[in-house]
Amino acid sequence: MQVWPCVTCPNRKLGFCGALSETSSSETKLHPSSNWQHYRAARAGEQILTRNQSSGSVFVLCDGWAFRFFQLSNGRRQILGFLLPGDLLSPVAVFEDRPSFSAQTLTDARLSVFERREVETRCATNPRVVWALAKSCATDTGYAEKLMTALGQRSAEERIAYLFLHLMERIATRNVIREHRYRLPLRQQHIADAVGLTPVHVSRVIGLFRDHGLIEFSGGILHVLNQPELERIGALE
Amino acid sequence: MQVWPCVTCPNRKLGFCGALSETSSSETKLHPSSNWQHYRAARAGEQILTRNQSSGSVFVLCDGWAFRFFQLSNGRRQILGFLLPGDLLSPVAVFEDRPSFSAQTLTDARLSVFERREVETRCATNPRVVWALAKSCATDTGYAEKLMTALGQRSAEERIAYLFLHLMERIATRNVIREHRYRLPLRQQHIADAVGLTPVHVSRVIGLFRDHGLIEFSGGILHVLNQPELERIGALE
DNA sequence: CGGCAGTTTGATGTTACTCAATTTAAGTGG
DNA sequence: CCACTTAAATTGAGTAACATCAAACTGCCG
Repeated sequence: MQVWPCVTCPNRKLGFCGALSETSSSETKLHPSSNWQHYRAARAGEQILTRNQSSGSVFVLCDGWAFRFFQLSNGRRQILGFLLPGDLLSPVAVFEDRPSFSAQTLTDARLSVFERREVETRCATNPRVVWALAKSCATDTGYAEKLMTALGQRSAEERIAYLFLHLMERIATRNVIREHRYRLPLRQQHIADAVGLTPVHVSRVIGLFRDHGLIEFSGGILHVLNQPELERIGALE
Repeated sequence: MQVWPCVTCPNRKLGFCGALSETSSSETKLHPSSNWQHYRAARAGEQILTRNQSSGSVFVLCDGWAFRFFQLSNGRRQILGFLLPGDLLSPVAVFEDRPSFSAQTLTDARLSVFERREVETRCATNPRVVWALAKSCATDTGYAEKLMTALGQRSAEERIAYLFLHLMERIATRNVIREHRYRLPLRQQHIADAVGLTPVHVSRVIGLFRDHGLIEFSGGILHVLNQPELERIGALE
């Protein structure tokens, strides 16, 4: 019997999702028909959250990739962060009725949807849940501030190298990496929107990296050929 | 008898500091000599926190201005955010033994210093404290993501206008504003480090704003002469 | 084979940086 | 009160990094 679908999430022990299921394990046995949590599937490229539109739900990405972004009226957008399986979409949204950002999938994806009201109640009763939430918030703040530093102080090459290293690190905590190949289902447009460059310039920089034997990046696969050099360029120190 | 110095903090009801004092009010009466919290004064320009140096303490800025920053090895630094009286310096630091950023005062300042161990205990026992902490975290993430958007997607003029508007808004929640004058104890260098520009270029842009009758900024006073136009330039929509 | 989205390449334009000199403002000691 | 000192702000000239525009190329899928 599958009363708690999130147990199928390979990363349920990570972060917020883990804390939530921990507290609910006993209750779900008592109330197997509780409907404060359910699933949702999404196609690649689907918008799963829109700024200022109250949803009453809290999402956790179970499977696939997504990203959060801030859409500007001039057509540009800033990608605020990428979401990997197990990530809460975003801790900040738990506190706000209307999210301050939008979100979209990069691949086909599966989401766990929680009633925000219920999450709040659980937060109030169990300090461990809020603690996990606060920690998740802190992690996000750290990511945001590092990316901010890259945007404000570093060159195009350094920013792109930084983004690759950041994603590589997060992927490596979840998957075994073979032959220095990482699956990054991004278009160059996404990289551009994340690091504040034009797709044209991103293409030039990646071409430069390729010519120097640093990386190859095509078909959604990042192949790292010279990691030390990539780190020399992109590490934030 | 002054057993709980933080009550003198004009903003103690705001955010994290308020939640902490709320929970401790009864206890401090029982243990007036408890020393898990004390004061610290700092001179203008003093470094109050250094990246990677574990302090075992959590700070709240009671009085004066400060800023958090990330120092790079090439001499540049990114200012991550400005701290106003009542602000927790930073929520993220509660979770980390070693902070990932440094912090410095802009003016003479007064800090409340809490033992981190004690804060953690209170967090574990009282969900309201963690909740306040998580909320403070969420606020910081929001600030960081907006500034990130400005850095990644907007021009020099827009970034500087945005920074002014952001600070004006935060100041206005704490002080009564008279004649559109705001006290911002910043050098152009600080503005430059916050929005990712050189001081020279910041000077040019501010000069342009002045020539167009938008603002005056000197001697640590920002005088806003045409707020609608400033918002038209700097607002993040 | 044609169509389409994404990437690459080239030529040119603009924004913001760098370097350097000058001006202003704010002390400080006589 | 006035020379002197020093930090900060301003201004100018030249340059580098990245944007913009447009065209050509690639891979994929019907």
